Amino acid sequence: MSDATSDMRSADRQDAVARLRHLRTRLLSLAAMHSDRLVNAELARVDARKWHYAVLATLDASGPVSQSELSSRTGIYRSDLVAVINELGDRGLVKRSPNPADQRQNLITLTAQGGRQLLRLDKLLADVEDEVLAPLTLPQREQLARLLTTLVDYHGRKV
Amino acid sequence: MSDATSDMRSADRQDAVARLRHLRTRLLSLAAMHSDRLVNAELARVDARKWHYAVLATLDASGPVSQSELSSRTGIYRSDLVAVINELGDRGLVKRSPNPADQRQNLITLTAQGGRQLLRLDKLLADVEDEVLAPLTLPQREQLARLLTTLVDYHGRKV
DNA sequence: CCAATATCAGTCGGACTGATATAT
DNA sequence: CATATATCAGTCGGACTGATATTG
Repeated sequence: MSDATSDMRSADRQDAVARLRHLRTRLLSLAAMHSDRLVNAELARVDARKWHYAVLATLDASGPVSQSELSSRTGIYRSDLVAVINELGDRGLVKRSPNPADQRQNLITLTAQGGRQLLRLDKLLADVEDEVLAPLTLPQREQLARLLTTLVDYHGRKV
Repeated sequence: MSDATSDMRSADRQDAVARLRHLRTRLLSLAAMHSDRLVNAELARVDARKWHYAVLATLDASGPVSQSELSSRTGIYRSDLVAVINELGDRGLVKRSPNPADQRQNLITLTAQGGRQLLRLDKLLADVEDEVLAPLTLPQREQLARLLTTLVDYHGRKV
């Protein structure tokens, strides 16, 4: 990469280019930004957002849970979850009801309509994922998923 | 993937768990979120932010450039770049001066102090990167970088 | 009294849009 | 005239903090 005959100053410049372009935390941010752009654009077309899917999928998988449980499973802050549940409730996709066993908690339940919306979002997100990962081969996509899962698990457990 | 002996309902539930956890666009978002958290926290300790580094590194690599050039090289929106340059200017890290050759443009120049700050940020970001990628081996880190670069190049060129 | 839950109010960095003034 | 550049004003989803009322 560096020119053997050049002085240190111009060699440093080359390193500077490389370091911005190869900075891994930046690559991660940029890739996620491109991905999120496409995801958000598609979700907006069906009046949904990223977190909606996380909540619906979690409820479908776990059955009715409290908001604090939902928060830890989806990664949404407890305080922000209130608004997300409200939005989903307004659309008739989930139901919020007090937990008889513990009056401090609300139980969030997936409605039939919410289940149908989940299936719709499944299809939509699969298509977006395909668009995001377009330049990668199938084995590369799986490799990427493995590496990212390792990262997410590692940093997620620290919480 | 699906269980041949189970009924459709319970098979769907398992798929639901898997699909949230394995959704690649989500993995990308979450990994970037964890990474950005650490990056931002460390940068805040030296009164800097993500985009500061991108601008300083670009200027160091390319010499004085216009704001629109900076925008396309760093990925910062032209409109947001104004504030970033102001912040860096306030800190004495860059200088904004009119381009004699084209009066529409400003030329942004790295100051000596900006160069020193860049070196400081280099060290800091290398440490953060190491923390972010902690659970990965060296070959895995390089593999990840290759895959992310492919994604970023692909989606970046579309713009 | 202490801990957990849900809710509210508000801050902040940052992505994104549209309009405007100026210079080419 | 049209185009490009820089700036300004403002919206929006979302990460994050701190306080509060209620319940266990």
